[in-house]
Amino acid sequence: MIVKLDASASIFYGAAVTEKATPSPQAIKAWARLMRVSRQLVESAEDALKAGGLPPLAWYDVLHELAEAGEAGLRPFQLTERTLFAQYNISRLLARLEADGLVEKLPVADDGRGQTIRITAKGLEMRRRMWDVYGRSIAELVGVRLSPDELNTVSALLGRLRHPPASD
Amino acid sequence: MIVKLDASASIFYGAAVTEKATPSPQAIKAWARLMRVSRQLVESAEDALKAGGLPPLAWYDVLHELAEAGEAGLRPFQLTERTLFAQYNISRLLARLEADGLVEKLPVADDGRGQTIRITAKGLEMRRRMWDVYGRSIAELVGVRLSPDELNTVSALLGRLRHPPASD
DNA sequence: TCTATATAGATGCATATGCATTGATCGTCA
DNA sequence: TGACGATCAATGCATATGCATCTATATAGA
Repeated sequence: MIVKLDASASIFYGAAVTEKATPSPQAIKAWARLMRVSRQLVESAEDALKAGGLPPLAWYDVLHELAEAGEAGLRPFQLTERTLFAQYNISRLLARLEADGLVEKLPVADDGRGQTIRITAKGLEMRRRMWDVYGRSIAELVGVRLSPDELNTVSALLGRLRHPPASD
Repeated sequence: MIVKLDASASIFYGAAVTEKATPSPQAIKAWARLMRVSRQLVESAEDALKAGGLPPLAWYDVLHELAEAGEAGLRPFQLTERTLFAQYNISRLLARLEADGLVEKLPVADDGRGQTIRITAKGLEMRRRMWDVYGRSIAELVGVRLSPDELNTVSALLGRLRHPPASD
């Protein structure tokens, strides 16, 4: 899943026919960097959480979404949209969060299939504790290494790799 | 494991004391983009491989390293260093690769504990077929969306987030 | 040489994930 | 209204991963 791609295959780049859509050396390098760096960063952040006796990053993502949603809560399918987790992963993650008392599942009035997930006080507290550690990781791993301008550049360029592209 | 971080907590950034190491809004945004985009890209590439009836990206990484190493092969612990996979993951991945005839395990003369992993002809062929698909994904997902200069900028900035930092 | 410690790699067990499918309800359309 | 396809969420089963530990060999030190 990582790095060191096929730079060799690109000797002829810029030459005539590229029927196999071989990526440019620049594209390969950027891809490789992106893969490796993102993995390293995730790993570092996960390690920090683990060292603090806290749950994995996935929990933070969900708790954060739910915290933003407030009292109204969110439906599970909305969480899958916002987080990129698969439906069954959200389903099971919510089961764990509920078991830990961090969220509660409420029936939803106008749709008998669904439920609304709402974060509990305990969940908010957990999110806060996770952010203390997670935020520190972000500051150390990213905030300290690049200037604000450079960070904006990274955001803008990565935004264009998104689906759908984002320019802000 | 993804996105939409705590932008709110950063209202006071730039103000006096930041004892909790709260990251800047720019850092948070860049981090969020990095997390989300890298996941999307990996997912797209994995999907493409799957659609082609090919093994996951992790296999490619290992096969690529072994292809570069050539006849001499590599020791498993060298693969763990180069790929960032955990030791037990390499151990099991190699078992699968061997079962598929893509690599072979050779005893190593001067260390009775170890083995040398060498890629087979079948393994080289598999790597090539995977690259056809993987390379195409890179071209489409990254190569087409940013200019060569922009790709270089991304590589350079991400390089500074690496451990250890890389400047090239 | 004998013992202790370190390193290479594999593995048992618990947990997590992917995939396919299910049960339940909803919305639409005849 | 009744039937049918779509959507929401959960789950059985197979596979993958994390963690701790194990075996075997190597290395260092008394």
